[in-house]
Amino acid sequence: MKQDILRSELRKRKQRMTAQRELILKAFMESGEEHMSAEEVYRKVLERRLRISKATVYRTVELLTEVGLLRKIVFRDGVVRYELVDKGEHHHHHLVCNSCGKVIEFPEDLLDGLENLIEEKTGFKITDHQLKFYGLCSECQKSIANKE
Amino acid sequence: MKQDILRSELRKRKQRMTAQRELILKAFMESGEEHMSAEEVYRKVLERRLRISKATVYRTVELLTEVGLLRKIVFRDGVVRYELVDKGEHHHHHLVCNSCGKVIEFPEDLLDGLENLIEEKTGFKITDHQLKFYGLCSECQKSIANKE
DNA sequence: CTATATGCAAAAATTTTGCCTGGTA
DNA sequence: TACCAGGCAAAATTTTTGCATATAG
Repeated sequence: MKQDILRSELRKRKQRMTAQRELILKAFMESGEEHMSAEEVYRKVLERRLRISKATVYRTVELLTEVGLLRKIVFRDGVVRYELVDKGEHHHHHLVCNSCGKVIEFPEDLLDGLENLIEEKTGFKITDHQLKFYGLCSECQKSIANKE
Repeated sequence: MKQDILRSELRKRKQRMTAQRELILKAFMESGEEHMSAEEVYRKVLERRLRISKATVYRTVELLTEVGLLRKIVFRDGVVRYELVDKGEHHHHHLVCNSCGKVIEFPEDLLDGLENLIEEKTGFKITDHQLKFYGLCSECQKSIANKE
């Protein structure tokens, strides 16, 4: 249960569980969206007619990231977004459509061996990676084809 | 010559070659920095005591990206940066240090075959990819080791 | 000459911060 | 009840836009 993870992580840091923190965590768990910016989280919470301040959202997504429940991802629009980290789940990659901006997930981790190779060559200690593919989704390819 | 590429691309679009555009392109070619944000480009140009407005920098890096001379990259700090696209040059990947923020290049493209696989499975038409590794550079590993 | 680009400043958008009040442990 | 967190609003940043002027072609 993620709430419990949060609660115990907070205890370690002498921080407190609050309604807002739980709310924001739930927003990620229950959302259809895979990735949300602070602004999007804020709106999501408001939709449930719950009062919360934007500053709290900014502070909380950052906290959840430190604690390891969220992962920060940034696409080329420069907007900082967050996604749930599901521990044990297979790594996935993102396919981003340059035309409509849609992001889909591609579940396959092909980089496990590669990390070791890079560590040997560079002395870097790798803890994480992010792989994004940019191109045109099949719908946008079609609509472009139709125009011609 | 990149200036010539720019000039001819601009001609195609009925746009004009200007001192500012050439200046900004040169800033990338002559800079030691691999990646620069609009703000960094702006400062770079000022250092050469040349007057240019920030708005022009923002507009120009975007233009150079459309034209294919720059590529947009965004690390987890959310700052939009640009790097020169060297056509024909081998793709490289970024190793980002979580501690000092340093970015180093890792020249090796291991994803050529992978793109085809993904296109088949998803119907996406992939035009580009970005792979970033996050971790600790060797210097930061040492300084952490010394503290303990 | 004419249309495109620039500069400047204002506006907009995004994110951070300080400070007082409220609520958790 | 002590201290952490939240709300609110101001401030700081970052980016975009409108418009008058300059300039490339």
